[in-house]
Amino acid sequence: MKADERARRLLRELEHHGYRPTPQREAVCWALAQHGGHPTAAEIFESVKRHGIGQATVYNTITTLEKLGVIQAMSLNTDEHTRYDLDTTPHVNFVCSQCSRIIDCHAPHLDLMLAQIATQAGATFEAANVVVYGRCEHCQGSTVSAA
Amino acid sequence: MKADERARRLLRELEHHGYRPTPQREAVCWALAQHGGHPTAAEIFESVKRHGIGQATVYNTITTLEKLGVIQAMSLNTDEHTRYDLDTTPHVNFVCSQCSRIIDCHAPHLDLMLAQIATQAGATFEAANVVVYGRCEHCQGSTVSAA
DNA sequence: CGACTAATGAGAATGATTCTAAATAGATAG
DNA sequence: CTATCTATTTAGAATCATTCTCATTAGTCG
Repeated sequence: MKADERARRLLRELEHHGYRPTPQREAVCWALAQHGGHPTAAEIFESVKRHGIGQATVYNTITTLEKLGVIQAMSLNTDEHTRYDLDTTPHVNFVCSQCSRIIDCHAPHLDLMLAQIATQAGATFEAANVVVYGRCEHCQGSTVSAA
Repeated sequence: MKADERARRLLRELEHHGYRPTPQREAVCWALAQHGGHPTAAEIFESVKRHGIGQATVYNTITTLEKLGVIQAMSLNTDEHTRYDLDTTPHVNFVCSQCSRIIDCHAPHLDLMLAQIATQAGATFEAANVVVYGRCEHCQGSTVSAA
């Protein structure tokens, strides 16, 4: 999916829930979609503040999107920022313990398995956040590595 | 496994890595093991400060244990504290989106599946942190609920 | 147009965690 | 046993992401 498509989807979701599509929100959605990876609020603010958008607005918009379930918060052990994932379908976020690269891995039956585990505990399944730590392809064998 | 057994295991791991088994560290390990659930650093500090143990020591000890891989950090979307899990084997931490109860769910082939996904991405598997959000048994149907 | 509500943003406040620096305890060499 | 050296502890300050306040602005609807 292309960035502008993703941005439109975020904005559409906001409108659909009664939030006005202000220029600021557009910019935040656009920045989220552009980022490609797993942005932090600070990164979004950085890429958007040159348009005179305040940090409160960035945090508000992101929080709203999260509450609507269109983006998902995740915090990694490798840094102290909350990161956001535009992909809310159950998947594995692989994090390299050496270079901190994050790789999204979709696996066939992961969602089923997780839903089943919830069901067996008598619970319902709403969302999942799976993080796997290890050495990525590029950091095998090396002790220190590039980002 | 009983609490004192768990506490001894933590302490043993520290000693094994050259850390002195000081009374403060003993107390922290003991408090971690006693807690039973998924303690925060603040909770441990709370239950240990009456012995005159400083908060820096609590944070230091917990961070050390985490680095040794005997406990695992996890942050949930339901509060802003880092929680610690004494169970470092791959399992699902089910979190009720209503009452925030945390339930550990062990599933037969979860570890294999996660390791496989890492392998398929050309990566090694070191640790996993799986969080599933949903409504727990007690919160089905209700909108507001007890803790 | 005029009033009411949603949205924004500068800056202050919060609060978990980390850092600093000075004191203490334990171990080891002589 | 004492001197020395290092590990450990800790009170309090500092950090820094995030949240809050509240005055201002923009949109909407009668």
